[in-house]
Amino acid sequence: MRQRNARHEAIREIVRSRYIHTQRDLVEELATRGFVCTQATISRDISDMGLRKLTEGVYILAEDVHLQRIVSDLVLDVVLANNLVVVKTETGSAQAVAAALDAADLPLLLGSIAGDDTILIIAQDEERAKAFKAAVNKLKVQ
Amino acid sequence: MRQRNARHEAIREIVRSRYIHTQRDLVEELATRGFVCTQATISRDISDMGLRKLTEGVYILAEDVHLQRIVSDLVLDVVLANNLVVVKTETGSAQAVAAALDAADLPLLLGSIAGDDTILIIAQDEERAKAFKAAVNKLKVQ
DNA sequence: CAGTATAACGCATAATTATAGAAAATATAT
DNA sequence: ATATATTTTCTATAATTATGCGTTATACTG
Repeated sequence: MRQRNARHEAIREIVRSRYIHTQRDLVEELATRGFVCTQATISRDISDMGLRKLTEGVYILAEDVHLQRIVSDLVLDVVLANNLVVVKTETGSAQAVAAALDAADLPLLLGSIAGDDTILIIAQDEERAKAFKAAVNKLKVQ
Repeated sequence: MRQRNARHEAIREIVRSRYIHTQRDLVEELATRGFVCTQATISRDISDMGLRKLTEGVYILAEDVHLQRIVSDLVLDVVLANNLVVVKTETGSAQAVAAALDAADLPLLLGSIAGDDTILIIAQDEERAKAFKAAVNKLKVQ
């Protein structure tokens, strides 16, 4: 019964790393990590942790809802140029998106400059720029 | 069976005017308007019309999702001064919110000016300013 | 330590939503 | 009109999620 905290931690890690559509998915994923429990327990965990199921049918951490919505609603495209990432947004939205990205702990970026509909992000190297692009695209559910 | 189009129209009107949490709610609301059908039919209507159920548990028209999310995520407060409406937003988000409000057909505003975290909206008169404030607040689910 | 309170859990089942399949209504073709 | 095809609907049921209740584990008190 002292599983609970560790299980919650595992759930956080799971929903961030893959798309979980149903509570049964989560039961199975947890089982592979040694956390055996029923759907009823997961239902309560989800309630306790404040997990949300997006309109797109995927569970997400409460703290990620804001960033996910901003990105889904306002980001149009993400392109790379070596270690630079260029994010195109809806007109007038670049500042809002940049603020949300900065506030998130995507620990990959050195800094960013936001104009009207474009954000320029400087990453340490090309690899991290790619990782950042992938992270943003993962947020664009729908 | 020629009910379908009229029923869809009624559904649009209902979900815009009140908070519908379940399909059974909608069945009952439709019944009071003379549209008798089962939950199964509503499930298909919702699918056909592209209605979404927000993470907050309320159904919404597909075309309202964007505006609703923008307002829920970025608008902090709405205050009145006679026929003026001042909308406070997250830092850097005023342009994005103003664009979304302009694009929506809330036919109440004469014009708007957006700064960094503030939008000033000029309405024809105090009554319409109040109506506009109410409309924006209704979009702020939760 | 025993006794009691609280928290976590599973089982069974309720509540909500989706769908397969048949029937009825409507449209189209002959 | 009659026959055929398509659309809309309902019934029944599956799939998913939530919850009442009893049980067990853990914490707390004296």
